[in-house]
Amino acid sequence: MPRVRDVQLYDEMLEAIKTLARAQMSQEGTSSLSLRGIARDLGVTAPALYRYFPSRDDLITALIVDGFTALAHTLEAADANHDCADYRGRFADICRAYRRFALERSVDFQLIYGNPIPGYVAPKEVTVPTVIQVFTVFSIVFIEAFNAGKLKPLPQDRLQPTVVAGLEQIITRNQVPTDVPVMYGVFAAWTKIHGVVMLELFHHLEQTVGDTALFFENELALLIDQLGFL
Amino acid sequence: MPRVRDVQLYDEMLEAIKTLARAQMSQEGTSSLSLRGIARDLGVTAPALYRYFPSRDDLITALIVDGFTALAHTLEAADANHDCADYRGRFADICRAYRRFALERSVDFQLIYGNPIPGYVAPKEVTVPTVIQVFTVFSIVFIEAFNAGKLKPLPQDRLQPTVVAGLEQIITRNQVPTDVPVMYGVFAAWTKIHGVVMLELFHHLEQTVGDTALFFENELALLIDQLGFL
DNA sequence: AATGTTTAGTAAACGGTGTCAACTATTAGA
DNA sequence: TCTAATAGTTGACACCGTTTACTAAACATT
Repeated sequence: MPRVRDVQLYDEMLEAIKTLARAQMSQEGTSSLSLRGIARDLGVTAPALYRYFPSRDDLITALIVDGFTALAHTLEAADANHDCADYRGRFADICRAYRRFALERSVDFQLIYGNPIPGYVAPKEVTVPTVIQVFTVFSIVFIEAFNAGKLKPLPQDRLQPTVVAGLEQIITRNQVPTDVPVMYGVFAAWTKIHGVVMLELFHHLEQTVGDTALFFENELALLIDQLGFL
Repeated sequence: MPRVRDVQLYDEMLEAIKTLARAQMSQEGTSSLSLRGIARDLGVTAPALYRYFPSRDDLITALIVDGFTALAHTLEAADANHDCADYRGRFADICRAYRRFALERSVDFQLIYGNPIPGYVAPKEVTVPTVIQVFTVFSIVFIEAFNAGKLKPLPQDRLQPTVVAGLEQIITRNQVPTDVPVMYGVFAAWTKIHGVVMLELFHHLEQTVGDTALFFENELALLIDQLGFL
């Protein structure tokens, strides 16, 4: 964070670098990120970038944080443009948004949920809050549905005591106003959707299941029933 | 594939290179693979490796193929050391083996199911057969359970027609001796397990769910019921 | 035993990379 | 106008995958 003459210009440069970085990653993969290449596209030499990002890894961190918030916003938007009382519809659209984000902005998605980047460890104090943000969107629709009597979650006695304890910790730590069974539903849903999306994203499904989009819809419809959405 | 004086020595060198490559990947990530580094560890210069692998990508392909077969063997072993008629137990142990493989041999698992390596495209004619191999292990226990009347799969009318068509294609193409609903169960199971494992592997669960191992067991137990194993 | 051929490896080089230190314009303020 | 900070450059270092040309050792044949 060097002293800056014009904040706006500085921010524009910051964005320009990140945009070019994303473009480069989407062509060549998340871990082939060339500072010299970015600099070249910007008509500038490589060391100039060090004024904006102390190192290649700091640039990556910025991209990850951006990715998380973008995903959170996307999910929120999907949730918002729906009738509040239509919990099945809201949940379905959040899941669809999750999938679309993964496929359309696969660079961001891979940065968030894919292989860790070699030699790079995300600073937890930066990323954890954003993880929560994504997670929260999922939770809200579950909680609201339950409170409205539109969600019949799995009874708590079907959960392992340690898992119950873990879920209780989340609830108290993040002050989520709900019970363990509802919280569990969030994870059951997330893990399922994530599995389908991950396999589709890396093309492990298309050679087996035919139409992956319809397969997703199929899984989603069944999942909604299993989760106890009424 | 150059002419070789001593086949055994050649194969030993091949294995040594791959072993060092895996070691390097497990320390630095799957995409930071340095031929020069491997050569250094072997007390040899970098171009010498080109006698064994035409390029860096061919080395990666070899590692991926190894990973697939290792995973398949692991799952087969897990299936084998169990009573044949205990279908719930067999399926559970296969899933546990899948998870353990992901966690213990995470390099191989990431090579198979993780982000593609920048600039590298896996030759399909090499990898697809091995994909089938892994998939087959999952299928067998489903088919045998169904034939023994120990599996009540989802009725076919709950599946989208296009998904049914896709599953029928797999069945005929790979000559799997079973019906669509059974085949569907395999995918429902795989996607779920894969999601949980993927999230645990990259540490997205441990900060939320407490004990990830027990969470897995929990999900597994519920899944087995949902799939219709009797 | 001497010769020619194949094998296994080396040395040098090319163009690429992230990063650092030192230096130079340009700009802003006193 | 002079000073100080900013925004960049140049040049270097050590690394990378890969290619080309070359060498030393081992083998087979005469």
